[in-house]
Amino acid sequence: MMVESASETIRSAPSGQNGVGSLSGQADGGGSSGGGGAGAAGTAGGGAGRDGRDAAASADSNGEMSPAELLHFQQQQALQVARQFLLQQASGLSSPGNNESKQSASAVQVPVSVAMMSPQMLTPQQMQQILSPPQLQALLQQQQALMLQQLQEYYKKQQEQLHLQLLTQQQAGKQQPKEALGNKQLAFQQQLLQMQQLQQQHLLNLQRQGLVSLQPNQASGPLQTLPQAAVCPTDLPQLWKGEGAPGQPAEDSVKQEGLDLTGAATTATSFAAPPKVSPPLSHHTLPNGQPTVLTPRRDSSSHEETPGSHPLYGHGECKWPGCETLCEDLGQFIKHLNTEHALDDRSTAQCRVQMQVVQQLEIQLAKESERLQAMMAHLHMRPSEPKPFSQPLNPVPGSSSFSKVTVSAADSFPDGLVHPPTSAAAPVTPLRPPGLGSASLHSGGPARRRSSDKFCSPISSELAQNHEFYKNADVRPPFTYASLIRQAILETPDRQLTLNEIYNWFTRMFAYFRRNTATWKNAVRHNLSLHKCFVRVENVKGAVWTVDEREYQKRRPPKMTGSPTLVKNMISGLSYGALNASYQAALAESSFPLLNSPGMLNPGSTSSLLPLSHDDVGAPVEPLPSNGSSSPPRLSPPQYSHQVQVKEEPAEAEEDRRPGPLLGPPNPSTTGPPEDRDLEEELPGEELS
DNA sequence: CCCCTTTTAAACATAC
DNA sequence: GGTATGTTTAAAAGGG
Repeated sequence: MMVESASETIRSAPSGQNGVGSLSGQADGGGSSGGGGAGAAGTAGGGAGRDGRDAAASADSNGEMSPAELLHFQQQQALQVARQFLLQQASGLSSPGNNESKQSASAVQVPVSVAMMSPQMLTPQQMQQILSPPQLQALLQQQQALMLQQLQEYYKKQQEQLHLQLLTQQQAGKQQPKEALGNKQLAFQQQLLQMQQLQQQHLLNLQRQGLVSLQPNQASGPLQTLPQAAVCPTDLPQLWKGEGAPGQPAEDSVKQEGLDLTGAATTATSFAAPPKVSPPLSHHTLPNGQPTVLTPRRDSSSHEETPGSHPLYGHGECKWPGCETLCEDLGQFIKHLNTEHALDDRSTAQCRVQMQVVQQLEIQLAKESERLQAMMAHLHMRPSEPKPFSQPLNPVPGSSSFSKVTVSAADSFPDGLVHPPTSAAAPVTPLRPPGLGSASLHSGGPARRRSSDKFCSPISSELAQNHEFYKNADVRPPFTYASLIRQAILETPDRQLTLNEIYNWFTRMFAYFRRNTATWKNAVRHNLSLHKCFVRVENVKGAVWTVDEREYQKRRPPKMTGSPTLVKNMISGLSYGALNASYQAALAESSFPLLNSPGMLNPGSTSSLLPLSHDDVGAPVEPLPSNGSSSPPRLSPPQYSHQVQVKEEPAEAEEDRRPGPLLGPPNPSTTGPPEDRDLEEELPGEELS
């Protein structure tokens, strides 16, 4: 123990070792930290439940709520979010003033438009773990649509009010000079107009968020621009807070009739027509622009009790979109289902949304498949190759599949009926979009799943492929912190980042990391300190982190030689690995280096696309550090990762440099173009075929 | 069952 | 004193 810490301190020169003694002492006292005491202390303490433990805790609290309260709470959540949106929207259009004052640490300024993009916040964490990225995305879309609907309701009411006022004014105006009347009318109309604009804006935003666009990010997009796309992590958590905190809701909801869907729901029983989509409000088609005409009604079949399980019930909680209510057993769940997801406006709407989601997914799938096909064709890929991840569902892309999609969508609801749980659950299964390799998620556990690393599956590839997805979807990326950090660092020209910059990268690249900041930031720091592969370099103005590629590779597990599953992964991975190449190439253009596995495999290809300094490029490729020093190639080997150009790095660098033995593959990362790299990475698989 | 890796939480140190 | 940044421990969970 002592020894180890000693060796560790080598790296952390300045700070010196802290009170080891005190820590151990604390350990003694701690005993079972798990539940009680621990929670109180930390910075993270209060907020919404996230993982297992917290969830369990909240479960308790939930258990004490009456059904009515639960219902209320749930509604509250929706309202809160919707309200927040409106707020943001308003502030975005008028004055960037208000917002939360609680701006957290990282001072990231972000365009309002971007800041507004995260309705996904509602997405239940659980679902993330259960569903695959595409499915999750679908869900997210669903949430968005839901919110959209709520907003519509709200807007509608607002408009009605305005009209009302207008009327009153008109009547009152009879006694007033015409001019005045005219003015007022004008004002109202303007207000109205504004209202509509607001709404349209919002819709646009929603669409922009990915409901519609998932294009591969048109090549051009210099890194510099990326940061701008960053999403402000600051106000988002706020949303969550508001949502998660059952503290203040009650009174709010009372005021919120505007958004209160349940209010309308009471009358739902009688309505058989599709939920009026508030005609006055620019009739916007749903995200995908599909003119859906679906009649809700009679989805009472919603709960067909299955003996032991229910498609909407899992992991002890209700999986109804947007609802995470915990239910101890199926019985309770059924009850819950009946009370909270009964036939009403909201449920109906949600069902329709779900349908949209499915449709959208299918369309998306078709598109992606098509693209894949084209890409493969372009790359002259032999069809014989490990079949391009044959989709269980729609194997072939092309227009035909597209039409098929529509058909299938129609099929699902021939009569316009909605079969909520079942229909939703059934079709989902096999869906898996091209980009998402098997590496994605099939986990199940709370937060334990790290694929990429394991299978060598290039994080950059998957990241590249699902870049947009992760950026917008509140989904936990299937990569370890270490690999993510590394990726972040390698993506920069200098291959060095400050802690804060790493944070920013995380928030920029993953919607998921726009919340729970305390948690993951801690994890990031922890990882930086823990792994030898991350080297801290003291810079003139602070410190930056770099990657010691050799270390990183070193620590990679022996890997897959036997496991059939792994092999399988490889194969499937391979198929799109090549594709990734092109994809990455495209991304690379947008200064998206995505370096991954450094030269290890291919000392040959050296064509850095990075503006690396010569010393970097020049460095010989020495795959393995081996015992190091086989031949101190040249000066400047050490860091090949850091210091690569830790410009203006004071003498201190020497210290770091010390890893004398570490001289290795100089800048492996800079060698070959992404394409090569990827292919290489997938190499093993290729051999298989 | 043991070992290893990750993730999370938390305590503590330091610098600003 | 508060925050940001680093280091360490420790426990839990998943996988081999």
